[in-house]
Amino acid sequence: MKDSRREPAGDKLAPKAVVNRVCLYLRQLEVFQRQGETTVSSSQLGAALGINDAQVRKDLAFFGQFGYPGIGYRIDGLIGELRRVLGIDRDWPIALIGLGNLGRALLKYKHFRRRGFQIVALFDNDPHKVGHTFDGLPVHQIDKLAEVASTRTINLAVLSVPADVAQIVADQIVAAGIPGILNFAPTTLTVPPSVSVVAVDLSVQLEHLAYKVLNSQSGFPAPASLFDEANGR
Amino acid sequence: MKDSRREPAGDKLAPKAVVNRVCLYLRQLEVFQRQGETTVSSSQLGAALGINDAQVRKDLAFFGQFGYPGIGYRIDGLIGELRRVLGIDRDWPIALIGLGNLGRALLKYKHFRRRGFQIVALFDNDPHKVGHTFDGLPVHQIDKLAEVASTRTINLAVLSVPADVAQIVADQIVAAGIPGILNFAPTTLTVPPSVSVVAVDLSVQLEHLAYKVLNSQSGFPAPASLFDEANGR
DNA sequence: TAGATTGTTAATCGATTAACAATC
DNA sequence: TAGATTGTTAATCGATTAACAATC
Repeated sequence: MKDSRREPAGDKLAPKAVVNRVCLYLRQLEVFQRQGETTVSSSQLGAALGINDAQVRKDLAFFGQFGYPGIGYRIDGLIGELRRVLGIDRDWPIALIGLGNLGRALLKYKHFRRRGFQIVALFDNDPHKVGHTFDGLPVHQIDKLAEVASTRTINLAVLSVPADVAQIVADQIVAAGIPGILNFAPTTLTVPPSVSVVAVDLSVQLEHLAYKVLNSQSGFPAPASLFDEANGR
Repeated sequence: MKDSRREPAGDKLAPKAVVNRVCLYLRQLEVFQRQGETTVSSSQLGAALGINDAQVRKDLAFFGQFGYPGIGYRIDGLIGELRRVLGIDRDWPIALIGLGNLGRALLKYKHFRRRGFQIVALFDNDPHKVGHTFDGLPVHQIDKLAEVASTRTINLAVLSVPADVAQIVADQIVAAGIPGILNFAPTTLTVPPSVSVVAVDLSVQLEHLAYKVLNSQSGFPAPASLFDEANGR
């Protein structure tokens, strides 16, 4: 038996913001664990991430009673609980679709493997790539998705194809019965409600950063003329 | 003179969620533009992105009056306005720090260039890389950041180094006077308030996707035994 | 015990959606 | 004009923070 601490009554889906913060808590808890700590308080955990302590407690309480009044949270135990609630206490076999520069970098990205995410099949439509192997894995034509997915379990698809074919490939992913897509293509995908999508648009992130830099109260650009010159003003 | 439409009175910083959606509006407007459309309504724009039409109007109204009652928004004009408010109506010279698999993929990522983001200097501490060139750019030792940044304008840093050195390198970025960091290292950076940071943790995105798949109402996993077997239950 | 810290309620704050007069 | 659509106000909804009794 695991633990006598109570689980939450309802099974309501956690808000997006809560899930994202819980992923950060897990990341930070593993840092504390490596440092040899055994317990941590909500205020310590929050301070390391720039998050209010009440927010930390509320986020964690969404998934269960993991803390001990007067003591805090036992790090080993909390890591196990968060892995479980996030669903990364198991292996996630992944299809990587699109072996351009970004796709090949994701194939070698070590942090995925450490989290239980394992790329087990590669797909691309470039005839120079189909049939070859990357990191020991053969590259299949994308229209073989359903076929390959029927011979072995594939739970997630990482999509790093050009934007103009992303929807077509997404349709093939859906047809292959894969229930989750991590979309790096800079386009909005239309999928049935049974399929989950998380979108990562790297240009949007950089645009957001540019906005923040330009509108920070620090008065950027420092020499106000720098940008104006570039625009011929 | 640009346009007679009014600008907003206050200069309050737009909320994070608004900026992210505005980046998506811009992306979608460019799709409509390529399709030869000249005007678009808030409901058309929202429908393409899965966003409520009132939300679209409110987001855009945050930055000014760009629409025409009864007509909608003129696509060319709105694209220009949004580029201006986001600050991507100019060039953003970027330093790329960390030339591992992800860094090299980002160097070749074409969407950055199309948005005015231009990688102009490379940094890495691997002695096998320093002095060599990638895409025609020489690789500098990271401690040369301030020196290089003093010889040419660098407004943003893309940080793709291992997590255990990310804070040290961030300190060097700050010391070099670069006011914005796009952080791909899976760690929280501590920087002065004058420096803006946008964090992209690819593992967190995959974790979020796993959570959504596991908790979608569609009753995943389809054969409930698949994951249980893997856990020996 | 006294001090620390949780889980949770109440208060605050902010974001989303609905509704509609103004306007093309 | 009649129909369409904006910008904006008011209403709703949700998320964050403060406060504190319960508890170790």
